[in-house]
Amino acid sequence: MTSARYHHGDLHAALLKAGLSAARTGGPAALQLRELASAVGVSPSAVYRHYADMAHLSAEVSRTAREALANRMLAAAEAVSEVPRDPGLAAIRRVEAIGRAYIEFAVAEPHLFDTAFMTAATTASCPDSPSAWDVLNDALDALVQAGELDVARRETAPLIAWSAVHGLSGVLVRQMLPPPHQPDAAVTATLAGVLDALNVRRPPHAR
Amino acid sequence: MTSARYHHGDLHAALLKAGLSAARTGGPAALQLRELASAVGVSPSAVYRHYADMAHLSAEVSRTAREALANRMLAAAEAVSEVPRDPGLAAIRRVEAIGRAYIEFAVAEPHLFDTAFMTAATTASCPDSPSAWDVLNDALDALVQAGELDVARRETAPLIAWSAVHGLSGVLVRQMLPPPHQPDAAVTATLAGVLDALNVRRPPHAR
DNA sequence: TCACGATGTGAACACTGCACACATAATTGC
DNA sequence: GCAATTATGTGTGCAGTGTTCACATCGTGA
Repeated sequence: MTSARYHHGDLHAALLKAGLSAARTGGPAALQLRELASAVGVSPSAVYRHYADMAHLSAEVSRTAREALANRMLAAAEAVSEVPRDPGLAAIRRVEAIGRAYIEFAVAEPHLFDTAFMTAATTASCPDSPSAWDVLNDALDALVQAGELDVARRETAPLIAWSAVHGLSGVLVRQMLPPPHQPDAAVTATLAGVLDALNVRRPPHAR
Repeated sequence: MTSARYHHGDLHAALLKAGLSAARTGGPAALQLRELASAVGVSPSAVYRHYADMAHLSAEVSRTAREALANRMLAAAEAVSEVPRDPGLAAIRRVEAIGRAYIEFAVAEPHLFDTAFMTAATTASCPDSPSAWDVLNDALDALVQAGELDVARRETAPLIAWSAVHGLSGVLVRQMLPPPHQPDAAVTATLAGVLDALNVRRPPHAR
């Protein structure tokens, strides 16, 4: 790998990486063509050889951020171990772990979280490889299969869970809460509220 | 009021109004200094006599949008009539009406809703005159006073309600839902979920 | 009446994304 | 192995943005 050469190795990936890095610290507003180009050590117009538009680059950064979120959720779900005599308990804990992972990602990486959901309905054009929505629904399916979630509630369940968890994430990220600000308590309370709304038994020590 | 004079009557208010109009159709991205200035029929630099910054103008537009939302919620709550032998029922219906008004505002004016919550923590600098948060909490206080909400849940109640309702609003506005898209059903399901989470009795015909 | 503060104008400046003509490298065909 | 072609990167320029500054104009109070 020679050091200074005319052709960059993989400018497409390099720009995406730089975009993620910029978005991580500065949010969607930090996704600027000239900034990313110079960060990679390339002229601004070179970007157009790999992305039709700045919007396309931003969209890809956003999509990658969503995938990172989905991966965190997946990892959190898989980290929950089976419970010997109570398979349903593990399923419940997985749903809770997914929700908690979602919120923790938002709080840990607020700018990236903002970037992930900055665009309106770009999902259709190019779906995320692991979709957060799918991860949630798989966990809910497991919940039904374990007999812990009423089938009648299955349809509206993801909406309720998603709304509450995504909503709380946004509230925490934007710091929309009045002074007595106890994020941890808010998270557990909201997750408990979701389980209540789903009419799922609340595990004693959820964590 | 002469028609074409050098000094504009109330440029501050005129710019705010133009900003709201622009945001209503184009969202936060439509809040552009030169655009608003020319809409009011004034040179770009005139704006700086009334706003320190474009950010200040945007912030005021955003704040006004939040106030409009709060007013809708308030109006919806006041539209719920008392129930002769059951004061608690009215209190419950008011909470539900508030949530429904919130979501309906978001769906009816998605761009304005986006504009309302585009900034991070501008609330502290200049609080909204009727705050949506306060409207919700007043309704919850009434719920406690009517003996319909357990005092132990009072603290976390607004968070759960706000997260779910705000979250669903964002989901609907951004159209983050997969194809089988039934907004109405989603709203009633989420509101019912909130009441479940608050352990409040569900009124038979809420509307 | 005159001076002064309040308000609006016009021309700059730095910045953005983007489009074009051109230069260079990598690759392909003979 | 050499030429032609494609892929990739550069430089310049354009329209647009928010912002600033010196200047012009209006309303008002001494």
